[in-house]
Amino acid sequence: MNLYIKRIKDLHSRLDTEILTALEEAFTDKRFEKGSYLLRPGQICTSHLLIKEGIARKFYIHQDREITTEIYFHDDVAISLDSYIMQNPGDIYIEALTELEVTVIDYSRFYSMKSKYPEVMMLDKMFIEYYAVWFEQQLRAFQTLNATQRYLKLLEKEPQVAQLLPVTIVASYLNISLETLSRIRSKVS
Amino acid sequence: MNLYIKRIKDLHSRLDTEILTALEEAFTDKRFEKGSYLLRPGQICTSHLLIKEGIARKFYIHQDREITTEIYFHDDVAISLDSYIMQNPGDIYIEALTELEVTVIDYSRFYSMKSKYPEVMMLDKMFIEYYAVWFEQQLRAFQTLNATQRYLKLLEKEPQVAQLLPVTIVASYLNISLETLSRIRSKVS
DNA sequence: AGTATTTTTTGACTTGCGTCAAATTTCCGG
DNA sequence: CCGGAAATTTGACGCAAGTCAAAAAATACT
Repeated sequence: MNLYIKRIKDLHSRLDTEILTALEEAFTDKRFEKGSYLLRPGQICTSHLLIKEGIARKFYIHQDREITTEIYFHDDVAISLDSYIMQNPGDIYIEALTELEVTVIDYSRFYSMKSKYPEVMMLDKMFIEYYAVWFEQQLRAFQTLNATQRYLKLLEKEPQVAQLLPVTIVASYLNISLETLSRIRSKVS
Repeated sequence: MNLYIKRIKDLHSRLDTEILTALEEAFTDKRFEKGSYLLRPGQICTSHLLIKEGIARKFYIHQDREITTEIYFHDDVAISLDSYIMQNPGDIYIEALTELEVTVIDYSRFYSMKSKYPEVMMLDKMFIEYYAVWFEQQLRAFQTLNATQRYLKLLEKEPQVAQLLPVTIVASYLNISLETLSRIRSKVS
């Protein structure tokens, strides 16, 4: 777990009980079948989706090719950021890769929580800060690393992804062809 | 100007005078010579740098190669996000490409403003939201577009960059070699 | 203006990775 | 435990874009 996530969790754990119980009320638990979609293109993203158990991914389609942008495990938050922020229809899929248990944090309820409690606003802001920094790092990875280096980095930083998911998805996450990923794998190991 | 920036400006213009004057106090104007650095690797980013006049860029060095990540014009905000957020030393340069006039928004003063006025916190949050969405779009551009397409997109979205800056910098912004950019230019026009 | 220096263009060659196609392995239902 | 589908690997080949090098053009310097 990285330093910044730790800060968010610290802040969260120091919220007083009144806020915590109020927050819980904006939460709904939900289950998804393996292979089902939590979000599809054309839909407006009206919630944060906190993964309780299982694996999910976010992807978009470009010229008939799926490009996976994020892979979610326990405690990750799935969201289509621009759709959520602007409350406009998005163009991404969020897919359950296994059977999934999710806590749904509703947009409007969360919004009123933020207005009422500055601490919650702070928490949300930290979440987005973290997300922005993560994007910046991803961008840098694509600018500086070749296919093999990106794969090695993935092995180091997110070993579960490389181990648990089929080549097709891992390749689309690294933005390389599955053949290339297969070749890299045989060289590396 | 995009829709989201418009929202931020709207919110800003609706702040009441008390807050506005308090905000102004956290601002300091500063000038930079062409070629000088507003931030260097190893330094902690202790402010937002609002560009009043001139052009600046952010870049980092990877294997002796400069990679430009952002180019700033009037009303843009230059910041090293992770350094600012964590108040850790960063690894990026912010360079004045022309003579520059900047409004410096001090970290700690801005921080206390945010604690005091929820509206200011909101404004800051919107800034980061916008930044995160921008990063996400950049990432997608690198994942889906080839060198020529990225250049054409740049011409469309940020024509000043392509027109005003030397090939070296434009190429490092598009993350291609200057030779390739030169070839693209001769083909396109 | 004339030379030096930087910037941009052009050319020849190399290479990482994509595509298409076929072979092989893994997975699974009956 | 076997046959068929899906996933993965392997091979042959092409191309976008990088590198190195030199020419040409633009800019700066005295």
